[in-house]
Amino acid sequence: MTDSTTARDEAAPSGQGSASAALRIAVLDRDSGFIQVLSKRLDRLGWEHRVLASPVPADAVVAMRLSALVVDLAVLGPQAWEWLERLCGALPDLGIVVCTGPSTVAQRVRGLRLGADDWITKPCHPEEVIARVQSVVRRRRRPSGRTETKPLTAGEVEIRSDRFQAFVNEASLDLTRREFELIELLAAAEGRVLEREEIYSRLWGYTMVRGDRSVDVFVRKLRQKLEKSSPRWRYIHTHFGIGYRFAAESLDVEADVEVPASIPVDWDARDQGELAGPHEGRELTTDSL
Amino acid sequence: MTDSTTARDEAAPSGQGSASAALRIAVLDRDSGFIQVLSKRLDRLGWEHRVLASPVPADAVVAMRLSALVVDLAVLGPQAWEWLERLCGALPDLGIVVCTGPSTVAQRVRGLRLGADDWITKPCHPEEVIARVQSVVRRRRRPSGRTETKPLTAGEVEIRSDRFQAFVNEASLDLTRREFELIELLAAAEGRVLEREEIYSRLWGYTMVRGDRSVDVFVRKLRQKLEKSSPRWRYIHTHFGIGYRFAAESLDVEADVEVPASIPVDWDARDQGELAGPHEGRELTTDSL
DNA sequence: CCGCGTGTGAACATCCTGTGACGATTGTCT
DNA sequence: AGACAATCGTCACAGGATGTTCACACGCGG
Repeated sequence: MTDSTTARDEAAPSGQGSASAALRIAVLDRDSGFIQVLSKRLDRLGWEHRVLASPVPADAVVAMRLSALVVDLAVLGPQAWEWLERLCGALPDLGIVVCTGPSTVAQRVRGLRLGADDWITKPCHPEEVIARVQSVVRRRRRPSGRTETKPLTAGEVEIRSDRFQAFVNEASLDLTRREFELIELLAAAEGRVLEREEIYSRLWGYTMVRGDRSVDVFVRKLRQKLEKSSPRWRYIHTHFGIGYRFAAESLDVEADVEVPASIPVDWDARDQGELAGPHEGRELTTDSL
Repeated sequence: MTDSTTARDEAAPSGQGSASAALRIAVLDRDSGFIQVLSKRLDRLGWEHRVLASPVPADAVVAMRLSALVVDLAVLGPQAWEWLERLCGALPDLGIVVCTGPSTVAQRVRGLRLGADDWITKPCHPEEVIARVQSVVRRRRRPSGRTETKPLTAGEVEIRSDRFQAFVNEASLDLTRREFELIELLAAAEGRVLEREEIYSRLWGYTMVRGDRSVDVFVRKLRQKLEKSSPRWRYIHTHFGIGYRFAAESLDVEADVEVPASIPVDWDARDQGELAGPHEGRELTTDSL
C-alpha cells in the first residue's frame, strides 16, 4: 500500500478532513512580478504549486491533477472562454480562480457562469488571492460530516476508512487505493445504483469519456478480491446500461431452518450493519460459518 | 420529476436538473436600492428569497435553512466578525457572499478565512452578485444532491429511482433501462395521457419518425412484466390514436378485500387519471383488453 | 365492410459488460 | 542512479443483454 500520500487530496470521494495541508495549485500567468510573489507565498504555505507561463491546452491541465488553478485569462487570448468552458466541463471539481486585468461586469458574469469559482481583478494583493483560493478549495471538500467515525460493514466485509482497507474476518483484502475508494464509494451509497459516469467523476475527478472501461475493470478487480475472501456473498451488482449497486447478499439458500434458535441473534444491530437497503427482504444472513 | 429523463436530455450524469431551481437565498442589507434591484432579479430567477434589513442573530439565520446568504457586514457593526464566525461554524454548507462597501485587503482576507465564500465590493452590479452566488451554490450541491428520491407508487408497484427499478411486493420487475425510463415517465405523468411522440422524444431524445413502433414494443414489454408480477391490476391504458396513460386500476370488482393492505393504493393518482381528458372530448377509453 | 392503428412474437443488429493480457507509470529498495 | 515491484489504464475479444425492425393478426372507428 503506502498509497495514501497524495491519495486523498484530489478527487477524494470521502476525503479525510485532516489533510488540509497538501494542495496542488497551478498558476497560469505571465506577470513575472505577480508570479514571483505568489510563488513565494505558496512555498511558505507548503502548497505544491506549478507556474505556467504559456497557454496550456485544457487537456494538459487535466493531467496535472490540481486542486485549484489561478489563471489570467489574458494569457489565453481570444480562446479563453472556450478554454475555460472545456476545462470546467472536464474537471467539475477543480477550483478555478480567475485573476486578470480590468474586465466588464459581463465578462466576469460570463466567466463565473462558465464554471469559474472566483474572479479577482488585478492589481490585487497576493494574500487575497491565497485567501480566495483557500475559500474555493474549502468549499470543495464535501465530506465535512463524514469523518472516519464508523466503519462500514456489509455482509462479511468491514470497510475502515481510517485504514484505507477492507477486511473480512480481520483479514485485509489488500485493496489498492483505487479499489478501496471504489468500494468505499459504492458502500456509502447505501444500496443505491451509481451510474458509471458518477463513479468515474467522483473517483477520478474528471468527467468520463465514452468508452472508458476503467470503472468496469476496477469493479472486476474488487469482485475478485471480495470473492476470494468472502465466497458465499455477492456484493457488487451490475445494472445493465446504468452502473453498479453495492449490497451484501448471501448465496446461502433459505437456510433459516438451519439456524438454531438457541443462538440469539442481535437482529437490530445486524440489520443496521447490513448496507443492503431495508428492502431485499430476504437477507437471511445465515452467517453459519 | 422524471429524473432520469431530464438528466438524459442535458447529458448530466449525476445532477438532477430540478435541484437547481430550489434555492433559498437571504439578503442582509440596508441599501434599499440595492435590495430592490436584487430582489427583482431574484424574483425573475424564481429563487425563494428573503430580505433582512436589521442585524439578525446568527442562530436565527440557521433556522432559515438557506442555500446562500448575501450580507453587508456594515449592517452588523463591530460584531460582524464574531457573527460571521459563528454562522460559518454553525452552517459550514451555507454559501456566504459578503457584499459590502470599501474594505482593506486585510479585512477581505479575514472574512474569507473566517468562512465567507466570496467577497464583493460595492458598488457592484446585481448580475455579478447573482453570478457569484450561483458559483458558490454550484459547488455546494454535490453532496446532498441526491436526496430527493421519493418512491413513487401506484397500485401494487413501487418505482424507485434510486435503484432504476420497479418493485411489486419487494420483488424486482427486472426492467431494462428503457423499460424503467418508460414506466417512470408514464407514472410521473400522474394519469395524464402521453402522446407517442412525446414519449418518444423524452425517452429517445429526438423526434420520432413516422411508423416507428418502438414505443409500442416497450409498452408491451412493460405490460408483460407488470402483468406477470401484478396480475390483478392494469396499469398502462391505450388511448387509440393518441398514446398511453398510466393509472393503477384493480380488476377486482369492488372486492378490494383481495388487495393486500401492505401496500397503500394511490387512489389520488387514480382519480386524477380518470378526470384527465385534456384532448378533445373523445376520451372513450378503449382500455378494454 | 374497409382502412388504419395497435398488439404480438420473433429475427436481427447493436450495444454493454466480463475478462485476460499488455504496456505505461509510479514509487520503493538496493 | 538503476533495478524492481506494484498499480493503473487501455486494448481486444467473447458472450450475453438489450434495442430495433419486421411481418402478421386483431380490433377500433368510420
